[in-house]
Amino acid sequence: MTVDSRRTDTRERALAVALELFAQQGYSVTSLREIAERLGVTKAALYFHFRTKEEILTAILRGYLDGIAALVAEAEAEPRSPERQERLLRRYAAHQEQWGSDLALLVRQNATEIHDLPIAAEIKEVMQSVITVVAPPGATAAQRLRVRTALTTFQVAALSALRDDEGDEAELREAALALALELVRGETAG
Amino acid sequence: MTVDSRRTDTRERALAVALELFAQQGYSVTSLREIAERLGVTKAALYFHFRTKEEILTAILRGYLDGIAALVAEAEAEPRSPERQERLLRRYAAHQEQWGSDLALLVRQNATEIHDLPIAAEIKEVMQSVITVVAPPGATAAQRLRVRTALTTFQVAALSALRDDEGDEAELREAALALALELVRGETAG
DNA sequence: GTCTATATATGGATAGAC
DNA sequence: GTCTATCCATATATAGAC
Repeated sequence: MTVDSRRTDTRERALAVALELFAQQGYSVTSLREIAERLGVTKAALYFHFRTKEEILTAILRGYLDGIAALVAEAEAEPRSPERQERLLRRYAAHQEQWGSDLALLVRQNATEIHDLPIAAEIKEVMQSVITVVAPPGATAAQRLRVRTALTTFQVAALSALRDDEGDEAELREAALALALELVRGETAG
Repeated sequence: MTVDSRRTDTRERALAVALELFAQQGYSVTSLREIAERLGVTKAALYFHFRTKEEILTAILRGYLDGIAALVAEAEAEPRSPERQERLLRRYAAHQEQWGSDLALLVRQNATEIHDLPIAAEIKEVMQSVITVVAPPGATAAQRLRVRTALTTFQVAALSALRDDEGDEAELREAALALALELVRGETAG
């Protein structure tokens, strides 16, 4: 075997474990000890891969954010039209699905902690650009509220899917997309 | 003066301070020391009024929850109709406004911590009954998603109001109510 | 890359005086 | 009702061996 017995993918595994724990328990409640235990290493080992606890959270957000930024860049290359609007929403929904409900939970439940990170400004900027692409130029506050609500629909669906009595995940995802489309299409009415 | 120089309203003031800090920083990040400092007392003084930190959080949620439960009870006393549905939503919006954006933030940002409290079951039950009153009996998952989204609209608006570039609070509140009504009215289409 | 051991800080909570 | 002082658990982070 060319692979050393010592693990060399600890960093990636740590990010996966941290994502799950940060999402389900919260960032500040989750200790490095807990993450290390799940990985089968010690706290000190984690400090070889990350300089601080915040760096772990930042690394998780990095990949997710880059994905959204790519969606926006694609959309901005196309001419403004209802079709472009719809395509972006579908890509956004697919992106959310790909990253799973854990990341939606992570962002929602650790908003304050994330707000203090250097990456926060970038997140705000990117989400702003998502809204700008979907909402018409010079949109009113009410119209922008429709777009914001449309984007949160996927989060609401992801959270509902965690309940036993709200239907299966696929069904909810489909419903969320339909609802989001309805919201942005009706935006001239806002 | 019949009022003793020693404060006798520390409990209420503590709840107000805790609400603000829990909402803006998060429950687990906020220490009792910090709450005590803002009140001008020591940690030990807080323990005269509350047995644990969790009891503070629970006490905050208590008043809010009782308010919603009262709304539901009122609605359940009326016969099912589109008017009843709309009345409940308007009362719900007014209740959210009365409690302010801090409580919306508190619930949203400390969902996991709240989930572990004894009062969590009660909260889930009450929110469930809100949905049951608004959604038609035997509603599909998609229809219930519309109702859930309608209720979160007020939160989205409250959060948007905290931004400088999203219009003033009153404007957003009005838009949120209109959007929520649109969502529940169109529910047979879901 | 990972370990043991430790420095250092802070948290929730309690005891007992006033 | 509030204080000082303290217990105890746990946290982040580092030092240095392997």
